Amino acid sequence: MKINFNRREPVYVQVVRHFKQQIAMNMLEPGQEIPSRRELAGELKINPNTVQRAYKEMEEQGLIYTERNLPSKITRNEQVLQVVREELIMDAVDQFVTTVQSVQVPLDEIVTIIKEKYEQTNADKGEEDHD
Amino acid sequence: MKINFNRREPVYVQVVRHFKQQIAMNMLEPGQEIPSRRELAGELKINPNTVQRAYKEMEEQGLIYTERNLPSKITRNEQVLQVVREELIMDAVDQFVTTVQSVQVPLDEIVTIIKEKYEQTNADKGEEDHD
DNA sequence: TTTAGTGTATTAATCACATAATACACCGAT
DNA sequence: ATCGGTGTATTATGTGATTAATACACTAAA
Repeated sequence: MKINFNRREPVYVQVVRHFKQQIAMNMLEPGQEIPSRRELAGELKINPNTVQRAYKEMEEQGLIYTERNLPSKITRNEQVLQVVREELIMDAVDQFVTTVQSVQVPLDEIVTIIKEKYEQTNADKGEEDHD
Repeated sequence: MKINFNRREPVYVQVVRHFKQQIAMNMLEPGQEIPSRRELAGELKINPNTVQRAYKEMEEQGLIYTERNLPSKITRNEQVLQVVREELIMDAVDQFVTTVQSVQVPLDEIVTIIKEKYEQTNADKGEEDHD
């Protein structure tokens, strides 16, 4: 577990987003146990209370659940998991479309730019995988 | 002049972005005078220093220039203006592509979603313009 | 010269966030 | 029963960014 923190956003927000991305990538399965507050705080070199803040938000959103005093787990509610994925996408789309519309770029140009960027960065990722 | 502020980002950042968007939309012409610090602060109901902070950033980026103690004006450097437009687009693309790639959405789906959203919101804008 | 509106600079206050230090309840394992 | 690790809650403190308050310098115009 490793997160590249930026200093613009609150740390707990970035932690939440990281978990959402992990979920959307299917790197975290339903029911899977996640690190305890103290453990993750140790890994990320942040305060346990900051992790608690992040986990609390995730719990309020139904992303994780906690039984007794055991480490929390990823929700088994498939719909919630699906929504996480969809929201990530739709939020990105919303913001993106808002921006490009304000600049009045033709849709064709946009698609072209995205395709280039998409394939370019995908190629980069592919090279990293060479062994 | 009106800006819908969110409370997540610093106000001065949002002011800068607003001007960049205005520039990208060609709503502000090269050499055009912009409101004085105090005037804009009055309009937006924010502190003059906050506007100053925003203007200072814009001046450092070459977006505006100030002669003596007269209200600042939009730069006449066409290249700078072009860069503003391009950066707005590329930043949006970068963030967007990063997100959708992390969620591993096929490119085709992305394009479809964007087209829908783009046309949908364009339709909305058109309806607002009816008089 | 005076005035009113500029930009600019300095300092103070505010605020959100992160951290820190504790404390408590709970429960499985020993 | 004890111990160690959980989650949870409370309070205090520190800190950096942001915003606010104020003062200053300048200049066009009256």
